[in-house]
Amino acid sequence: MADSKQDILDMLRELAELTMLEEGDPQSFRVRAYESAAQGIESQSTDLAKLTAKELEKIDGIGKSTAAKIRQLLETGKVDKLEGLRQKHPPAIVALTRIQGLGPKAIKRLRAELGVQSVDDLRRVLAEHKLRELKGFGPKSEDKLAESLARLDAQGQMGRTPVSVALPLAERILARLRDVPGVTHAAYCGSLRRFAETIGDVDIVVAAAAAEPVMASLVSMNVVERVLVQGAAKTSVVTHRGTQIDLRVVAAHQLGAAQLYFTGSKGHNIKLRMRALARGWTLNEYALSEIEGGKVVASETEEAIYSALGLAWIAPVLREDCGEIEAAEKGTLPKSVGAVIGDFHLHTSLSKDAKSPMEAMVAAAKARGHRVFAITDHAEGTLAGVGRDAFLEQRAQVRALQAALGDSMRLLHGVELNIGPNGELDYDLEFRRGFDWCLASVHDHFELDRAAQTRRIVTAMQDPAVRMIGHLSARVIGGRPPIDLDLDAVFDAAEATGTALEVNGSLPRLDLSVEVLRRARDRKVTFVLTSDAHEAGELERVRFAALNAERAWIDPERIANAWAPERLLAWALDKSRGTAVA
DNA sequence: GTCGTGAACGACATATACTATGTAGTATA
Repeated sequence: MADSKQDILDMLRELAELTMLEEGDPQSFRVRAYESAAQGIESQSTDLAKLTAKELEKIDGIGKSTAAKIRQLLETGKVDKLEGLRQKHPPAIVALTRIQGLGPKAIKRLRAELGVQSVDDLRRVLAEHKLRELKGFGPKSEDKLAESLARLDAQGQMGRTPVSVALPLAERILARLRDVPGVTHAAYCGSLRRFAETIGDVDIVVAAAAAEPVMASLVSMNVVERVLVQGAAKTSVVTHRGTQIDLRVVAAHQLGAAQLYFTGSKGHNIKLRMRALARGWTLNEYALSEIEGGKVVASETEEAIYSALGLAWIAPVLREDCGEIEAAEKGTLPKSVGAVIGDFHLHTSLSKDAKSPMEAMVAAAKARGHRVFAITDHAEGTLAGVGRDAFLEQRAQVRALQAALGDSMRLLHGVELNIGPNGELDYDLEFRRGFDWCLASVHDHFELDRAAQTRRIVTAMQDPAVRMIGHLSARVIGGRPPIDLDLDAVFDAAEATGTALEVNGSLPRLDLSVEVLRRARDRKVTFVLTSDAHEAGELERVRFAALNAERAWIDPERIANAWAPERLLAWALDKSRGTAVA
């Protein structure tokens, strides 16, 4: 049972890419049509394989022609149009598009005038200095392309940067730039501010009296491997790891417009600019201003610009051009998660892979304003776990700490159980029920097939002691792929048993993913945001879990630790589900 | 390629920076 949605998206994106080569124009209407068709498909959550051509045509951006292609793909696995384009533009040609500085127009000319059919051909042409003989190209073009090729070889198939790498990198650069004299503001924007799970490049906006010292400061940093472009308004560099950093410097009064532009997404920006045009204004990265005369309408803050355009301020995580502008206009934007007042997955130094003692974790939780705090060290099913005696000893410590804390914060003595390949859990039911709070997670056997993975999760959910499933997919962004699951069956079981699903805020995990959260959005499933902290400083990661939930448009009403303290505590301590199901 | 208007056809997401070459391609959100 293949994932037909992904197959269709792959087809449409390949059609767009090959059509761009075919027409030598990235802005061709046909290319845009395939892209908008892909966007239409992306927002679908029904089983597309069941739809007829007529039903497919009801989807935005899908017309007669694309509907027929989708049906052909689903029925035969092949699409004539795509096969034809593949013949004309084989993979060796498509590989040329990955080279920075080489666009569809240049590729077309290289093929026609120099017979370049592959990256190796390009290498040869560069070595023989034949490119400079073409009109519009020169020695510098040869150098640039040679450098791009070398960089492509060096970084291989690295691709996008995981947010867990990009965020610390951005923070480090910001700290440096804030020290430059004349800098009044420095912040990251782009997909990082929108909290995408992988980042194409790190975008930084700085407000400063003068741009030059800021550019110079970035270029001189140790992490920088080479400078791509350096101008008066923007500079781009590449780090040794291969992550591109784009820096934009503006005057303080232009900051809002610059942040808006640099945060994107591209589709969001285009919609805003069209909205500006409809009002006789134009929006760029410096200001929202009148077309006639150029009088500035708003520029200093994002709020002022949205407001002038008749919109409430839109949180960066929502700016993906998937209905947020329409919602802002109608006043139906999703609510922000607000204060998170509890954590239900974290480890103390009792777990062999964690660092901070319980006292430090509890003190940090109190400082954060948590009202409910579940200590959940690893059970013996994982290498980092411990046995019964250690847990009983810890329980006594938890009770003693609670007595000292009073009413300010409620401590729960919990455990993170390991889910075995057949859904088996640590210890016995009676011992598990001795805990105040049990979550259960997958830590191994990642290679089982979909049926087996689904069965083990559902089995764990049916255990009377288990209240929540931790990091459901067990993925590591940029590392381990998610385990194969029948999500609908998992959501069914979560609804039936009342088992909560964790939104894990650890940056390498972010699990549930936004994609899965969106699919779970309309189910009666309760979510819990957690830090999965392994040291006290990591408790702040619940805020990443909150960002992920907001990005998926999850209603805070569905998030247990966004509720009022009394309601949350009553829910957390309610073990009746166990007796009812057992 | 799709879509809306009127039944075949035109319209179809914005605005800017940098670079190398000498006007336009490529890149960015």
